Amino acid sequence: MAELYNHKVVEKKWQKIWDEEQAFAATEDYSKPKYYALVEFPYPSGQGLHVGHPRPYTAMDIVARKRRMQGYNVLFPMGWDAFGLPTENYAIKNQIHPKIVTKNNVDRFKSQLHAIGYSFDWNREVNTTDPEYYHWTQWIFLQLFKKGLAYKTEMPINWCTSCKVGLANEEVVNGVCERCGAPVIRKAQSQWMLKITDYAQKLLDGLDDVDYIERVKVSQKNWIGKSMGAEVDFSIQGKEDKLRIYTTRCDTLFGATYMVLSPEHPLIDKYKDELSNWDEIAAYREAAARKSDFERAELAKEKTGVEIQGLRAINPVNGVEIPIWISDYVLMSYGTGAIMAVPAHDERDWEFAKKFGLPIIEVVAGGKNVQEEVFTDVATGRLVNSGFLDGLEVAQAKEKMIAFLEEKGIGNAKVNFKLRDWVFSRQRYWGEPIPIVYCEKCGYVPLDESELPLLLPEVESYMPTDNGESPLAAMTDWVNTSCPCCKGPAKRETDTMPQWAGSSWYFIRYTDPKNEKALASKEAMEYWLPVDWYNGGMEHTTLHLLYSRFWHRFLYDEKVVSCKEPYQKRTSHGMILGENGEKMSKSRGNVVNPDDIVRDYGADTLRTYEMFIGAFELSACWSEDGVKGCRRFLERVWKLQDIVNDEEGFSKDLETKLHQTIKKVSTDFESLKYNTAIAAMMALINDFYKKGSVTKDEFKTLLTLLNPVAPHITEELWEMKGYGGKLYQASWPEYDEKKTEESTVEIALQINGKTKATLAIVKDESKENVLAKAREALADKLTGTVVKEIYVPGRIVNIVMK
RNA sequence: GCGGAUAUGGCGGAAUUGGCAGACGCGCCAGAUUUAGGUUCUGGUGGGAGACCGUGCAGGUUCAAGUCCUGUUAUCCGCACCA
Repeated sequence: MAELYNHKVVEKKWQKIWDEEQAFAATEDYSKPKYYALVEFPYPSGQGLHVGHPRPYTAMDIVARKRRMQGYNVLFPMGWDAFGLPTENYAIKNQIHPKIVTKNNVDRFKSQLHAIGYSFDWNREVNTTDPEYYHWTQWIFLQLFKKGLAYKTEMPINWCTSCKVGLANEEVVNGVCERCGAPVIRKAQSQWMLKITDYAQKLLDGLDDVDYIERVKVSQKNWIGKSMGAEVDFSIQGKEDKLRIYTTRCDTLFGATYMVLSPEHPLIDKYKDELSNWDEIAAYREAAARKSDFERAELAKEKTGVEIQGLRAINPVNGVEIPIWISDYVLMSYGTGAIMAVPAHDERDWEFAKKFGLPIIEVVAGGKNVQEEVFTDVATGRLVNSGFLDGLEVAQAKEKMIAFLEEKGIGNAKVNFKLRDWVFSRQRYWGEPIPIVYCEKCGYVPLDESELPLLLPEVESYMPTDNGESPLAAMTDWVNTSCPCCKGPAKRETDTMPQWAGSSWYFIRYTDPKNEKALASKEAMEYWLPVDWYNGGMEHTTLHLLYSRFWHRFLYDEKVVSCKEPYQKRTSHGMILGENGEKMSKSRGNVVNPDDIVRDYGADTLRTYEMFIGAFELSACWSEDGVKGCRRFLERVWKLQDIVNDEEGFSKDLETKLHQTIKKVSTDFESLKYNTAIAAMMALINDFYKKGSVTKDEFKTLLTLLNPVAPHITEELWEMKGYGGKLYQASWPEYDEKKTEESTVEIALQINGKTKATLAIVKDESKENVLAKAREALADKLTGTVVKEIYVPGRIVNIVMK
């Protein structure tokens, strides 16, 4: 009889052996076929690892281990995305240097990950807060700056009126500061921006060349938000100024009955003195300033707005004078910050017009009465009340209108993107210093590359200063420097970079993590990039994923990297929820610590359960009973050693099942169906037990298939059964397609689509034979006239009867 | 509001993409082993006495619908300074 399965002994033993043997180190042998599997590196938070982390890590560990068995040189790295707000806030609260907090958290994370037995190549560990690392983050920023893709501009930030600090959106709860409860306003602040909008089209086009799951592509496309429309200039009655608007429906220009400006629109300030209701406008503006863009759009259910009294616009196509309003549903950050309103054919405009009693003129016929219902269907409508456009379909009308606008010089076709430039400054301490100095004479001057890394200096306090500047601003010794250009007095930039910076290129650094001369060597990048498979959370689809594609594409244009896209394949996992179906959080008290599971059930059980819990792409609830079921499965695998006989090869009655299982597991591991792969292995061992005895090769096949999921127990059994060498170095099993097919199949016999009986047939039995047998089997039930007989080979017979 | 997703037994979830709904696991029930509990093993387990009925809801297409079409409801995630 076998000894009891002691996961503690087994797991410790193999983790030590793998470490000693450097079992999973990627080699520099660039002649071998490579495979680069990547998971999102974690933010090492103070809470330690959470059971959500192992889900994607185990999935990609399975892929990495399988690839090694298939003969690839595999790069499967891990690192730390360690700059960021929570560490800084913790440091402020507890007066501990964020560097120390980070180190402690990283140590904890690392030992936790180690205990789960991941095959990461720890030789290539990176940490974004390491000066050797952020040297190159700063270097990339300088390249962006030199190409004009980094610029400074005034942008609104969330400003706590009491703490006098800038707040992240997350720190603003219902319009008040999360810490002190004081109201938060939007305050303009000079910010570094990255011109990701210059790359909008390239980022869109690049999606055609990569293998991302569809919803990731769709999300990115919608986020970039390309629209084809037109810009049109409206003149203002009695003024030289024109009011430029952006519209996707220039065909409806004749139906524009008023205009709406964003409350921040600069024109309002310019004519401030001529507006008879300035007080009302100013009050509305102030109210709008308290809302985020998100709230403004959300509250758009009930439209608000104020008419600008004193300014009137002229519709350029028909010369009609129309009023100008301001409303917060028009955002300064999209388009031109001004719209023409066509209430008959735009939902928001229609609601607005109804509320404020503005005229609604139908210009596209085909709907019901536009006074009662908005009509937005562009496919069926035809233009009316629109002069030279009358009778045209919407698409034709758009073309004709654009030609007209361009000819008259009052407008032009214009592609617009929803994507906005990336706010790159943080008035914070715990981030990469921005390597720029400001000189009165020379303006913003980049540091020389030889000055990098620009180290983050030690400060006394991590609190932002009273005027909202970064804590670095208080360090006058550091701030005051000389201009690299004219050598005159100059000041260093005191803002730091956002956490996104370090995570935008970390996958490049893994290819050559210790390089001191470049972000990575040409050879290493050429060989390893692009990442073959990158799995990460859906929540990173529009920000991290897009930002890193942007940086990579920029580096490609700079000829630093040789592939356009950084990630060949992108998949996404679902969240792990608490036992009660809610998101795990400290406050809900439903957090499960993976350490406890590893201790009580073992890493292999944790890994198996994380993969078995449900469809990989969907969220799933944690269940300790489910964990026990997986432990039971591994115990049953362990005890199989007692029924392994001395025979070789596959026995006759298990051969088909084994080939089917090899096929199922092999393909399921490639298509995120880890749960059904494990189910297939469970079913296989059920058959093993039913038979009561298995051959050496049958057991060996099971161990190999299961190894990527449960590497410790399988490695131990491999050694105990004396298969020779180490399992992690074994070859992935192959299957024979012909041997996966059953010789006889059971088909369903239906009458009018309802199953009445089943019939066992030989696989290639002729249709005539099958139908004859079916009629015989159903003879007593075939009481009416047979109208039709359908036979789907190997599946079903359906007899349609009247 | 905008964008993305999801809905199948008591529970987590399967279903070769239009072909026997409920694989596999949990839970539960019964039995065996055990001094007992636990473990382990064996069998059963969608509902209904039944013809039959069953994949959020209402229609439709089809010989055949969880799967396709139209409409609808509920829930979850993201929304640019958390990452």
